[in-house]
Amino acid sequence: MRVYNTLTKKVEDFIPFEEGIVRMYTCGPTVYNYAHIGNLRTYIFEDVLEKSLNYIGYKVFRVMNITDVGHLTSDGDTGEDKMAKGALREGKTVRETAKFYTDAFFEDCAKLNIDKPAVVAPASEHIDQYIKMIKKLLDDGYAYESNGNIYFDISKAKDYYRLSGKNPEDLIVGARDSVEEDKSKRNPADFALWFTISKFQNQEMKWDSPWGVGYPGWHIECSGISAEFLGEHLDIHCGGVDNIFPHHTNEIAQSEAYFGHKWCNYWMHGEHLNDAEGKMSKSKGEFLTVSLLEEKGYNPLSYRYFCLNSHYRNQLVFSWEALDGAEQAYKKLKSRIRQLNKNPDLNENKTDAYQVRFKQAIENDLNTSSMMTLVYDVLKDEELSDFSKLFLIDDFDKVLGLDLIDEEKEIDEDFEKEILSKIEERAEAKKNKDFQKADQIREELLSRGIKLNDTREGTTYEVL
RNA sequence: GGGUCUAUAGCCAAGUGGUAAGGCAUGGGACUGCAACUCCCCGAUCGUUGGUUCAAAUCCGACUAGGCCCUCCA
Repeated sequence: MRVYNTLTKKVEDFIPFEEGIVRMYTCGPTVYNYAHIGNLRTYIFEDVLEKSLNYIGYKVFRVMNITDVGHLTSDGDTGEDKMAKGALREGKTVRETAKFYTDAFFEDCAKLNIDKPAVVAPASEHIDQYIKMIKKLLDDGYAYESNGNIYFDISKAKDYYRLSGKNPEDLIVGARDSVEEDKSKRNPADFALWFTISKFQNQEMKWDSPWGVGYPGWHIECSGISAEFLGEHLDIHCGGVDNIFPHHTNEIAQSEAYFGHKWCNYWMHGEHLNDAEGKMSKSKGEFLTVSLLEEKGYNPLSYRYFCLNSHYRNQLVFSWEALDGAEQAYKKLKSRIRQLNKNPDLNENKTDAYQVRFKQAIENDLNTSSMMTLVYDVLKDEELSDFSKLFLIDDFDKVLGLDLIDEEKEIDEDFEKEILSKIEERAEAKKNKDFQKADQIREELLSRGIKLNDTREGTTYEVL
């Protein structure tokens, strides 16, 4: 397996810390609003990655956090708490808000065939772990207390800007105007590990700590949860590219300071979904959610298909035209597969060769586009029996997650008889040039989920 | 301003030095009462420009355009 590693900026061989096992951490959502389809693109990527690793024989332990506390709109003194803001907007408590949007997130994931990771950890349920880590960081001189808050001293971190590839001097020169500096920090870039209530008197989620009642900073959540469930060596850490700096940069600083050695070897980042104006965000343009796609009549899996046709490291531009194309292509693909004959007749030599090619696509930095091409190649291959095709497509779909093969639709015998007699009735009508009646029968069956196909060999039907 | 990535047919997009995958759409054709389905056929020399090489979409440089990051963000 070869993957692009943000840490080295190169595609390199993937070698997990422990043979055959992958410890994988994926940053989860901040549950203050619905996820938009751009957010979900990253989760689709991570899902395909996990399924791919399973496919090529790894045992994957995957953990995802749910950020329900501590994520501010800015690290400066003017930063607001996203969760508190969301709760206020909805007239709910923070906990209710978190619960609501966590559920909504996983409902969206389910519609997109994104599996739930083995461990899903709400940030607010692991406070003891953060406190334990912060204590050690203070003892070891990596952190300090100032103005009631605990900060991480980035000057103590080894090669702090390694992941982001940034140059410290450049950062100061060009720093965005809107950034508010907290005067109590030693370095402007120091980040908070623990806030006391000095920051938000009304903070709803707060806990007792050695430094006063308060709540954890955003970055320590991921370091803490990862350490708790995956130990001191992490193989793959994923997230969206926007998290490279500062979030992942800070995670590395904290975790490596805490463990005293290198922590995670591979960092994989999903690129953004853009629209014609650029990056998709919750604050501008259309707020595209899975529910919205459904309301407009799209199958959410068409969006997954759309994502799979591009590479996770390329920005993908969303347009309704592009989604229409994906929806159309996805429907046609399913229809072709539906018409394959299920009689057992497996050509093992041929199928092995295709499986090898599929693995190669995975091992080439997760080339999902090539995987999709293989599906079409299989369908076109005249030397493969229909059964072999179904076998392969079913196999590939373990990674693709597109529900390419429908469950065998159960229709009872009476209905089947009725369909057949209707088809006959229609054939008779057609013979008598009573096309109105023929069309009426076609319409009626369609409305009951039966689609008629007139072929050279006669009329067949599909159960939709 | 600094950093970084990208630029392939109408649209999405693969391609990691040997002479352009795949899909959608469009057009033509077969089939059809019509439609759908299915099948067949048709399209690009790879942003511009230099260079390296026997050979470049693929490597290097310049230019142009655009995205993203620079402490909210998947």
